[in-house]
Amino acid sequence: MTSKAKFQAIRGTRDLLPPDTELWNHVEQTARSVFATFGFGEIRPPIFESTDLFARAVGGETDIVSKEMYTFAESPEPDDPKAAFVTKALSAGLGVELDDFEKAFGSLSALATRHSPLATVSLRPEATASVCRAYIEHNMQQLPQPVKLYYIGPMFRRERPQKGRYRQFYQIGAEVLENVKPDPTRDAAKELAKDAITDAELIQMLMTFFDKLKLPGVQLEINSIGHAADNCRRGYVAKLKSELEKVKDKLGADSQRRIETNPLRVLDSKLEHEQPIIATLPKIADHLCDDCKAQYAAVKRELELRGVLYKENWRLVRGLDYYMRTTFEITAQGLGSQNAVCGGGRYDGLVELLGGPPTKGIGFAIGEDRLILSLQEAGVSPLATRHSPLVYIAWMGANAYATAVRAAKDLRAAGIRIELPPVEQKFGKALERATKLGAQFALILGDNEVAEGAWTLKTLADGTQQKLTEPQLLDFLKKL
RNA sequence: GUGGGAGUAGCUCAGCUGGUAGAGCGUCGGUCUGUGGCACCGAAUGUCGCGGGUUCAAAUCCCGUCUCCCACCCCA
Repeated sequence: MTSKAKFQAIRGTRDLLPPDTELWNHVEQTARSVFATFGFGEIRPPIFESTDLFARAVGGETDIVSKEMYTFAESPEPDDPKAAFVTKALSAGLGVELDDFEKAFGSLSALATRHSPLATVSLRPEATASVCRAYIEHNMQQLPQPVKLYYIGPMFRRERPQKGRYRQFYQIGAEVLENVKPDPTRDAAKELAKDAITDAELIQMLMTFFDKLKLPGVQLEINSIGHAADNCRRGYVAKLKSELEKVKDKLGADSQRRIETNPLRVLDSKLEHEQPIIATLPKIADHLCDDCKAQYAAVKRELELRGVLYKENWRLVRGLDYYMRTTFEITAQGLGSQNAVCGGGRYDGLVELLGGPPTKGIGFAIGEDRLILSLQEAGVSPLATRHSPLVYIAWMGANAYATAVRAAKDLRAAGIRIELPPVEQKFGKALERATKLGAQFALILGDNEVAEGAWTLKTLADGTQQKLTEPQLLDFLKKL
């Protein structure tokens, strides 16, 4: 199969083919309909954005930004006279004199500040940053708050592929963004309660979605990671770090490194021998500030009210910088070591960080590839035949052919899936092909049928046949 | 970036200790020119991932390289 110069999909990318694409569409349609029942509208942001947007939103120190993004410089606009000038001069074998250039287009330093030639763009590694950018750009704080948006589409990260991990992968995500109006009479306790309801609703929506898909072995884990303040997460991280220093020599190399780079992630370690050590570490729940504590308690209460089953996991931390307070993760079966199908959390302040108004936010991202994988492992592969024809037209003879063409046109106009073979086939051959293609019926059109004005419809499953006029046939098929 | 496994027909794979390739499934054709699913018969497709080495002789042994898979890191 492998001759040398064949093109192949580049590492970490793949073709999604029928019948799998039927399942993909089913998943996406289910998401759309469930999300709509919760009042979410679809947003389709661009697939690439300014590199700086992701650096600021996701965090410049995260792996995603520091080493996994596909980043490239924008080449000059095709009709850019400056680029044309330089290209023409170079191809004529001339050097470009700075004086000539500046005489034509103005000083280089002025051009540089105007066009920022160093700006680069990146393929999106996630979509929350884009949604926040769009919220700001389109002044969505003017809309009735909160603004509820979902997206479906490909993301790009340059990682080593493995089971459930690809360089181009698909996410289904949703965000709830709410402008915070300055209001001196604001009741802080009420605000926290409201946020908790927003969180619980979002999670409920997720669980409804997974439920509809009949995804087996779904488990929701939640946690609160507080907010960035000395009396909250910052204080906890400092304490955690000092505790970790004490047991440093018992930890593996990765965990030792993380003590410096991201102490919270040590809690996430999968190493067997580190588990008893981790169990003795201080828990963040004991170090949350009063507000964060109250909010976390309220989220749990609201989930219970909605009948959403959850498991608390004090070791659940999120990798992206912008998360705070409520965080959650959903795992499923059959995924190998990448068993998280969904991750999310609250990110108040992110919109402001990107230059927008004070805004609260919470969202999630579902790994669609993993979701599909889990469904397939569980044997859930419905509607694998949606693209196969309902009726295969077996025709023989020139007169029958003309009739077949007309029948195909009329039946398709009624939305019926028709396969019209381009060559004349013996009826035996035609029925064989019809069966192979997964058709349910064969419409037999030969000289007899044309002469009688009544067509033969054969049910392939049981071999029965009936004679029908064209209107009768249309009527019969539409009623299926 | 690090570690492990694997690359032979469209797919799944066999090919032992070296003698220039096979099976099943699938595809196509025929038995079967007005009736398929079954059965039987037949056909096509491989520079055995690529490059080099050892040898009279390499899919097989050695070296290199590429790709895929799994795991670590990280994340969906």
